[in-house]
Amino acid sequence: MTLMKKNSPGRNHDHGACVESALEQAETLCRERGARLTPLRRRVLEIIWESHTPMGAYDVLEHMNAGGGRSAPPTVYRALDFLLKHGLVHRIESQKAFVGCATPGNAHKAQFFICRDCGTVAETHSEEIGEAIEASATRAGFLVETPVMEINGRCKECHDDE
Amino acid sequence: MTLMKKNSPGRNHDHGACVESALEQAETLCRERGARLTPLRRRVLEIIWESHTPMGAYDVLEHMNAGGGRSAPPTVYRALDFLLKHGLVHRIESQKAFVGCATPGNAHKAQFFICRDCGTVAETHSEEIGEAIEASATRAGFLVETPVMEINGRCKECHDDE
DNA sequence: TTTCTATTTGTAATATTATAACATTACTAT
DNA sequence: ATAGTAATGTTATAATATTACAAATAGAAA
Repeated sequence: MTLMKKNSPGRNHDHGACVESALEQAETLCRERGARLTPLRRRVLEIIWESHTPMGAYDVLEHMNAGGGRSAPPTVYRALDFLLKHGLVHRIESQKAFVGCATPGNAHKAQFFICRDCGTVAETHSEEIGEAIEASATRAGFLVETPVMEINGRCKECHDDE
Repeated sequence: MTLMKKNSPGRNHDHGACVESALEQAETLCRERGARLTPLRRRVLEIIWESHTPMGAYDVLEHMNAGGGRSAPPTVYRALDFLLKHGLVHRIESQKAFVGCATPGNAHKAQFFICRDCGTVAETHSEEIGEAIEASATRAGFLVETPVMEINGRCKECHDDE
């Protein structure tokens, strides 16, 4: 059996462990902060973590209601707001969709590498990119707050497939 | 009278010249490419260039119909598609809105500095950021195609105001 | 426990953004 | 002139997101 990093995408990673780890981290983080990860919010987080592909709010809703539930859009959007606020999920602006955060807790400015073939989003936190942006911003007298960096292209695996 | 760069935002720039220059460039570019900058498309571009603040599709529509027009959404979205395809406008994903491109023609991977106070978007093309992204991507075996870089924060002028 | 309060969730309606499908018009080239 | 293509008009609807208010519930305080 192959060894692999938790919370990292890739075709053969142990996604069960991946999700489990994400949920545990979320529990811990919320406990520390005195934030309430209610069953509903936890469920939304779990649904989003079903894959490393961003999921739209209405897809989340469908999953919630799959077992006979009767939730409405505000329920989902509210849970998503909570999760976003606590950095447990990210919104991929260019897709109007949401993806689990691999490293919640440490406030971060992330970059997302989004594969146009398989849809997988890999999150990175490159110092180099951050610094390049700061340098460019400083030159313009601009104060960086929340950069949105969604880098579309093709992931290693899909490219290797050719 | 102060001298200033064309097509660059900033509180006291000569916006009339700014727009005029943008429209001229668009005419030239389309002529070169054999693309048809029809009156309708030109009008949409002109409306978007009314400011350096991104404008939503439905705001564009309102402007179009202000003089008694009767355009419908598809008309605007089609014009926007054309303008996007030819790099004459950019879509700011995080705002579902559109802004004029300051340097059409040269295919480019742009960064946008977006001020949360005044809403102004300044477009840059930093080699450094581009290279940092490439480096980070290469390490992950990722092939960059179309990066979306929307850097939210505060522009010099708004920050100076304090 | 009981009450109080604040937070969370439910529910209905509606706003906002975007596209599909098909009809019509205008331009281009022969 | 006319066929073929590109552009626009028109109607309807899909997809995404929010507002406003009511009900339920959890946690704190008495």
